Parts: sequence; C-alpha cells; structure tokens
Amino acid sequence: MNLKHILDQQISQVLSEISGDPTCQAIVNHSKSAQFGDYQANGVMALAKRLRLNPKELAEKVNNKLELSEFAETIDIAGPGFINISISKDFLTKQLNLLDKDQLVKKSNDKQIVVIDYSSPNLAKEMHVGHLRGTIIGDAIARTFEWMGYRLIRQNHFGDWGTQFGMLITYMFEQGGATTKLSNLETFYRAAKKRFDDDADFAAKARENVVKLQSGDEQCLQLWKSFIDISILHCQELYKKLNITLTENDVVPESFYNDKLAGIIETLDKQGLLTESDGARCVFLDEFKNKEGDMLPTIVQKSDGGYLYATTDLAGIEYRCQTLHANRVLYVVDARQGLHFQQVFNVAKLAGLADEKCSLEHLSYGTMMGKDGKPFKTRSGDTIKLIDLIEEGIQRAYTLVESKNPDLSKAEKQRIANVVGISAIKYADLSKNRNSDYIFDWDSMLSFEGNTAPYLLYAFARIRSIFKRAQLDADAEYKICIESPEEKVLALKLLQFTEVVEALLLDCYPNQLCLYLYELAGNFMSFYEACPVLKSEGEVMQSRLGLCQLAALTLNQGLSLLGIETLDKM
RNA sequence: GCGCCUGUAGCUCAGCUGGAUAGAGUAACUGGCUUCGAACCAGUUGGUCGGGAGUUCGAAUCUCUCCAGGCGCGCCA
Repeated sequence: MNLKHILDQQISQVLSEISGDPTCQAIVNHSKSAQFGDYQANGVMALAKRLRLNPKELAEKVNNKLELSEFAETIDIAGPGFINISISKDFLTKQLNLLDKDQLVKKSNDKQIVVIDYSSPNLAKEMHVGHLRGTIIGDAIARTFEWMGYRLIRQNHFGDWGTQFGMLITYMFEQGGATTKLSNLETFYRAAKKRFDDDADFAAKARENVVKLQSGDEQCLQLWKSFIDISILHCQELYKKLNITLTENDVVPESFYNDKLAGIIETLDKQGLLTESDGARCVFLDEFKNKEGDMLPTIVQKSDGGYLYATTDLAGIEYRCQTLHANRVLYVVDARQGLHFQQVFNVAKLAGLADEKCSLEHLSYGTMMGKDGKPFKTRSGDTIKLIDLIEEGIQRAYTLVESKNPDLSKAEKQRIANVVGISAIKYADLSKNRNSDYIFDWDSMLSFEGNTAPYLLYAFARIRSIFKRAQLDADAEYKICIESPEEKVLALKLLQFTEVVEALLLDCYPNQLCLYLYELAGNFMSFYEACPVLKSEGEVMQSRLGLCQLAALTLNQGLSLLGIETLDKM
C-alpha cells in the first residue's frame, strides 16, 4: 500500500468538501523531524489563504472531519496550520503482518508498453567511464519497470554507422584483413585515425569506402560486420561484469534504420514540413525561434543527400511508436543532447510519427568532470577505460576483504570482492541526482564506507548472519508486533518501499531509491544496536525476526532494482 | 550573440508539486567490541544555501538582475 498516497487522497477530499473546490491539494509529505510526527499535510495554509480564513481554525475544522483512526495514533495541528500525523503501532503491526512477502509492492495492472533506450556504445571503440552513467541508470530504470509489471522493451541504440567506418575498413584492408588485430579495438581505432589524419591518399580511399559501404559493397559489408560482432562481444562482456541486463537481442543499431530514412523524408515532405536551406533539407519550428526571429533548423538531410542523426532518431521514434506500440519512450542520454531531443520529439509529434498520447522523455544525465571541475580528461587526453575502473574496484575490494576476513577461502574472497567492487561503482553513480554534472574521482567512486553500496550489503549480511547463527528459517512466518521506538521507525520505513518504487516510475530518479535504501539500512542498524534479536524471547523475538526478515527482503529487492547483488557473508 | 544546466559545511552530495530549527557521507574530535559481524553505532564541531532585489503568512526552491563554471546552437553522432 502507498500510505502517503492514501493520506493525501483522504485529506485532499476533506479540503475539497470544505471548500467546494474539487482540486484541493493536501500536499502530504514525510515529516521533516520526529517531533512533527510521521507525515505532515501542508495544503491547509494555502487553502486558508484562498478562502480568507484563519489557517489554524481551518486545520481544526479539517481535523474534525478527518477519519484517520485506522492509521493514526495522533493528529496534531501545529505551527501556522500544519497537520501532523503520527502513524500508530497497531496499524504498522497489522500492515506488516499482511504484507505479501513474494511481492512487497503491489504490481501495476495497466499493461503499458515502455521502451527504454540506454547505453548506446559505439562500434570499434572501447567503452569508457563516460558510458557508465547512462548504462547503469538506464538499467536500474528498466529493471524497475519490468518488476512492476510493465511490458518493457530495451533498445541498445548501437552506433554502428557513420563516415568513420570507411577509415576503419580501409585500415583493415591495409592490414590484410586480420581480424585478430581487432582484439584491441582502441589501438586499432587510433592507428586507423592516425593513418587517416597523416595520409591524404588513405583519407581519400576511406571516403570511397564509405560510399561503397553505403551502396552495399559485399567486401566492405563483410568487414563492417566483423567489426560489429567484435564490438558487441566486447560490450556484452562488460555488461556481464557489471550485471547489466542488456543482451545481444536488445541491440537495435543505427544501421537498422538505414532503409527507413528515405521514407521519413518523404513523410515530412508530404506534410509540407521541409524547407530547403543552403542545399540541406530542414524542418523549422516556431518554438525554436529566438527573439530576433532567427529560426533554428532541424536538419534531416545534408546537401549531398546523406542523412543525419536527427533522421535516424525520427525513424527510431516511428519504429518505437508504430511497430513496438510504445506508450512511453525513455531516452537515457547525456544532457548535452537536450536540444537535439527537444527538436526531434517536436518534429516527430508534428509529423505524426509519434501519436499524441505517446510520451517521449529525455532522461538526461550530467557531464563527467575532472577533479578540477572542468570536463574530464586524463593527462594524455584519453578517457579512463571502463574495464580498468572495474578491475581497480574489484582489486581494492579484494584487499579490504582480505584485511577484514582473512580466513575465507581465496575463491570466496574473490566472489565477495567482485560484488563489493562492482556495487560500489554502480551505487556511487546511482546515488547522485542524474541531472547534475558529476566529478570523476577514483576514491569517491571506489569508497566502501558511509553511504555506499557496501554499507547496504553489510546491513543485509548482518541480518542473514542472525538467521544463520541461530539456525532459523529465513523464509518462515514470523508474527510482527511493534513495540519500541526503533522498531516503529524501521517498520514505517519498510512500509514506505511502495511509495519510493512508484515515484521512481514517474520521474525516473534512481537516487531516490538509493536514499531510501540507505535510510532503511540505517534504521536497521539503529534497531540492531537497540533491540537484541537472539537474546530476546518469545513473541518479542518472533517479532524482531519478522522485522529482520522484511528488512532483508526489502534491501535485497531494492538493491536488485539497482542492479546490485547481495551477499550472505562479506 | 542566443539558449539550456549548475553554484548548498573543508571535500562529495541530498533537499520531492514553496513549508516549521537547511540534512547525509567524508574529514577532525569524543565515547562504545569477553554482549546477534566495529565495512558498525552514539555524539561534538562545521553553512551569509554564489551576490543583490522582488513575489508571500512562509523562499535553497518561484521571478528579475549581476557574478562564476559547464554545455549546446546548419549539413558529426
């Protein structure tokens, strides 16, 4: 159940009854501090002002009409007109005992189709830390929609088409077509780029090969395909290491849209949206006009007839809306492409490529910065390879496991180090608001203390350890009965999992889920210190075991939505 | 030039449709392991929310302006 939502509805309704205006908002939120109860309604003051009433008197009036005895222990009117609600232990006890442990959150029964576009690596380039964010954030969002019962379709918009592939193909010819040289993609790419920059003949040949490739030359196509196979293999390896759910089947590359691009231009043309400007074909939209009246074009076809990024994305929208029948299309892409997506979305709607009801959303994320606050680059001008970050993370975790738990077997330490290292990297990214730029720093990304994934994993491992030590069944039925303050705080937090997951589906900010899990783990730690489980007896012990069980289930599920595995021992 | 984003504690960041005394982690300091795992817990110190003006019962949040940084703006993706 979504307690916040229920309280909001009930209080909003009372406000509406009193005012006669059905749109009244109770604005229920979690209370900021324990002295203000568990939930607070802030909407009374705004309404009082509109009705020119004394807010405190209105709050009293609302309170008299409210029927919240099922939920509330106390309802207080405080300050200028806040309604503070303290949830009763009886209610928490009842709800937690009723909770479906297999579900935890009631699944959505609207069968919306959600398409999510994320990761989007490039052909013949190794993935670097810049790819990390979109991949991790997109995966968390995808997992959440899927778990909540939506029909979710992943699209890995693989960058496999463009002029730079003529360069690679030409270099491949020079090297005698030895595919083994591709094993190090980055080196190969750089070598090809160097030849392209240094040698005019090479560059000319490269341009020729682009044309050949585009006109379907067999030999070029074959070489190109070998690049794709190797690149995808490389990405899948990383996905596996990072526990990312994308598979080969989710790859729908740019080239997939090649034969649809002419049709897109035709559609735009038929609707009279195209304007020729300096030989290029553009769509000019009023909403992208500046104060001086200058029009910002969305270029869809170059003067040489070639198509562009925008054209491919329009084809992508058409495919996702018309063929996949998406209700929502989510693009997890760097914030720098904000304008591009705004343009493409508007053109698509106007041209009817996407129907009115389909929601096109750019879930943008910030740019990676260096420690100096400037855009990130290493001294050599390269980016840090993703694989190096991962290996460093695992290595550091291994060292830590060895110092904490030297008696474990080597294989066990390695397994733990893998989970701890990877989870620390993912959580460091997921726990920040995706919108803001972020600073790349080895130490903060690979930290294992404080608000990090290992903290959550540690809380989980402690719980498992209780059951193991006492040889109790972690899946048995335990009857919960809330008594102490620490139990109540934990109980309420457990009940709020629904609120967080449902909010995630609306705005797609995984850092909200991270925050929730961190607080849940913290509430558990406080409970653990204050309320001994195995030294208690009878019903109290049963109840505390029940709380431990639910805390473990919720932590495990929440982390799983973030793409983070848990450990029984660490 | 136009537009978008960012500016919160020494550092890294939260802060939800405007709400009460702006919160965490980290660093520094204090206390807690013969007691369910100290990768932990309890506590102390630390902030003119970039500056200024405005809107209002109330502003980190909305508006304007200035400053600083980042990004994007016709044939790359």
